Parts: sequence; C-alpha cells; structure tokens
Amino acid sequence: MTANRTRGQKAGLTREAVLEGAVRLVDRDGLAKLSMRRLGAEVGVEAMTLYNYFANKEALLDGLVEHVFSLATLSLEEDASWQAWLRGYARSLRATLLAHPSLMPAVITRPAVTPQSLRVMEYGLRELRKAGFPTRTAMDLVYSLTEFVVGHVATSPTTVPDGAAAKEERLTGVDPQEFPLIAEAIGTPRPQGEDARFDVALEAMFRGFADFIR
Amino acid sequence: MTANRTRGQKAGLTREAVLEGAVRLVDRDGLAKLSMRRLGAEVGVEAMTLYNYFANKEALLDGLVEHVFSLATLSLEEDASWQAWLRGYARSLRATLLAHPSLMPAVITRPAVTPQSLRVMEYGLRELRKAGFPTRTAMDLVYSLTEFVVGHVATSPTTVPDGAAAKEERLTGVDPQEFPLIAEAIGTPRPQGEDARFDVALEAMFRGFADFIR
DNA sequence: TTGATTATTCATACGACGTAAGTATAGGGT
DNA sequence: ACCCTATACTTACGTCGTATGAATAATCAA
Repeated sequence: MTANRTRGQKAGLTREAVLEGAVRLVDRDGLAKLSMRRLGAEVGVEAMTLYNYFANKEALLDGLVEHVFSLATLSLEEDASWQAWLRGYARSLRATLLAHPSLMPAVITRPAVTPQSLRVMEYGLRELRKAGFPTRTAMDLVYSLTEFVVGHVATSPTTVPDGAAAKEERLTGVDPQEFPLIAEAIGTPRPQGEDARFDVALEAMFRGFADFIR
Repeated sequence: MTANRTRGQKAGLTREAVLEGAVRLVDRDGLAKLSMRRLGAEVGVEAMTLYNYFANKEALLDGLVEHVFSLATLSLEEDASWQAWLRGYARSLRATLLAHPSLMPAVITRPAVTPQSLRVMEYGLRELRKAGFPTRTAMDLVYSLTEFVVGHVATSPTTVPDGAAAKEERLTGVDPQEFPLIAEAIGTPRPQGEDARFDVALEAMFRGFADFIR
C-alpha cells in the first residue's frame, strides 16, 4: 500500500488516476479521512508526490468536485417538452450528487460555474425560450431548480454519516401525544420512498413555473 | 487574548458564551479557522478548557449549529393562509442560514431533527391540514420547501469564500458568441437581486403545491 | 555509448491540529 | 479551618498540510 519505489522512478500516475483514488477513498471512508498521506497510500505514492498534480489540497478538492461532475450523463431527447428537459436535468444532477454524498460539503463550498455547466445552461435556456419563457426568467428557473436538487441531496440522510440511522431513530421515536400529525404522516409512508417525493416536488415546481410563459 | 489565569481560577465561562465566541470566530475567519486553540483564545481560555463544555470538536459543531437555529425567530400570524405560513417559514429559515453562511457545511453534515424543528413541523402540518392537504403530502411539502431553502443558501455566493467575486468574474466574462442566451439573461438583471428570485421561486412552488389540496 | 539535463519521487522537518493524561489551584460546603 | 471538587492549565502524542532539498530514473545530445 505504501510506496515501494526508488526516487525518480515513475509511478505511472496521472491526475485522473489520483482523482479516482480520491473518490474511492472518500466514498469508502468519508471526506474527513481524505488526507494527502492517506490518498498517497491509496494510489501507491508518498504524500508529496501528489503535489506534482495539484498545487495544494484545496486544488485537489476543486479537481475532485469537477471530476465527479464530469462523470454526469445528461441525456437530451430531441423535441422534448421543457418539462421533460428540466426533469432530465434535475434527475441527472440528483443522481450525480447522490452517487457521492460525502462530497456535498466540498461541492457547496466552491463555485459551480464551469464550461460544462455553462453549456448545459445555454442549452436549457434555448429549450425554455422555445417554450415561451423570457430568457431572464428561464435562467432564474434553472437556478431555482438546481438549488432544490442541491438542497435535496445535501439534507439527504445519506449525506450525513450514520444519518439514516439517526433520522430513523429520532422520527420513529416521536411521541404521538405531543406531535400527533407528524406521527400520522410517518405512519403513512410513501411506497417508493425518497425518489417519489423528489419527483412529486419536481412536478409541482413545473406547474408553478408554467405561469411564467408569456 | 491568550489565557492569563492561575489554574483553578474560574474564567466565568458558559457553554453559551463559548458558542457565541465560536459564531463570532467563524463569521469573521471562516469555518476552516475554527480550531480548539483559536476558539480558546477567542473566549480567553486554553484549548483544553473547552472540553469541560464539549466532549470533542464534533460535539462543539453540533452545539454550534443548534445554537444558530435557536436564534431563529419564526413569527406566526394567526389565521394566515397556508401560503403565508410557508412563506414565513421559508423566509425565516433562509434568513437564519444566510446570517452565518460559513456554517453551511456544518449544517448539512448533521441531522436536522431537533425538538424545535419537530414543533415547527407539527405546527406547519396543522396549518396545511386546515387548508385541505393530506397529512403525508403536507410533510413532503414542508420537506421539499426546506430542501429548496437549504440549497438556495448553500449555493449562494456568500457561502463560498470569495464566492461573490468568483461568480461575478466568471459570469461577466461569458463569451456572447458561444453563450448568447446566458449573456442576454445576465444583461437583464432583476432589480432586487437574489431576494426577488427567491420569492419568485417560492410563489411558483406554492402554485404547484396547491394542486394537492383534496 | 556516454554524459549532462530534466522530470519525478521520496525523505526530512516545521508548525498547527485534536485530544489523552496528568497536575495545580480557587472557591464552596462541611 | 478544612477538604473536596469543579475548573483551568501543562505537557505530550500522533496526524495534518506542505516547504525544502536530496536522490535517482528517464530522456536527450554528442
């Protein structure tokens, strides 16, 4: 696991390989356990070697977030409705973030404006304009939808270490005397769980947005 | 600034005072600069003294998030519409989070179910039920709204260090040839800025949610 | 082939971190 | 007046990010 290599001998390492190792490490052990030494061990190199690929840990995290987003697949159907486009965008973003929930604290602490995100936004604006939305409104709309998805994943129990267990425990332990309505709502769970609730909220937002078509 | 005190001599410190110091430090220097030693200096005590009030740094962060939420003021008008209640809830939550944006990474990494949040939820469910929402739907609705607010603040430029400057730079630098619609949207800014966009999205969600009234 | 140059990795070291363990003392209860 | 305990401090250990510089493999010029 640690580096067994004489000085100067190439490790055959690439920036991408390091980032893949980082994703592996974070998914397995959590963001707090991502240190230069441990990441070095993960990819078979000493800590300082990583500084050939990243100026510092901050830059590594930048690359990590960018790397995860680069793996996103946004399938764009031709001639789809604006709802279909937004739905595809939101679901894709959700899946991307949910694939590595431990990264959310890193995701939200750096600006999200990348060439890729600009291309997606431009495409979305075109779709929404075709449907009759004013351009400015269309951008607000995409932003709002993005914020919802980010919040949805960020507050998701899987983002918190042991979050699922904690939420389960605290909610099932709710006193029906003190909080009768919460108890009732918990007692009638949705069949499909979180996914269904996400979609329901999505559709509600679409209905609300539709009023902005001029 | 550092501790000048003989052992045993009380520092007149309380849990609350420590948390207030922590909020001050985080607001001033950012979450990354919150260390036990620096926090000790902030409140006039050595680092280890803080362990009389918190089991470890994790517990300190728990307390910090809870403390910030305890400062939230949720004004509840009597006989208001369900929209008015949700609006008040969302704006209050937004203001609370936006008051200490540096804390967002800490906020999203711990479960949000507290006695206080349960009370708010129960009250909200009552209001929504009066308006005709099924209980389960009402809870989904409050959750979705909460997620939107969290995402809104988490992605807000003020959450990122130097985020405002970074976003400004990257957006005004957009090539109108490559991204004409984005350029156009930026060229026609909203008068009231982020606040207005937040409210607009809120109202859209309300319109969409209204369809769930049985 | 050989020698110099460059690219790459590793070793060492420093200050800051969280915190375990132990020590000293002030202030309150008897 | 005494002791007890709550409170605060000191020291120390392992880990962190990373500056600096040494060592060597890889590459290229002759």
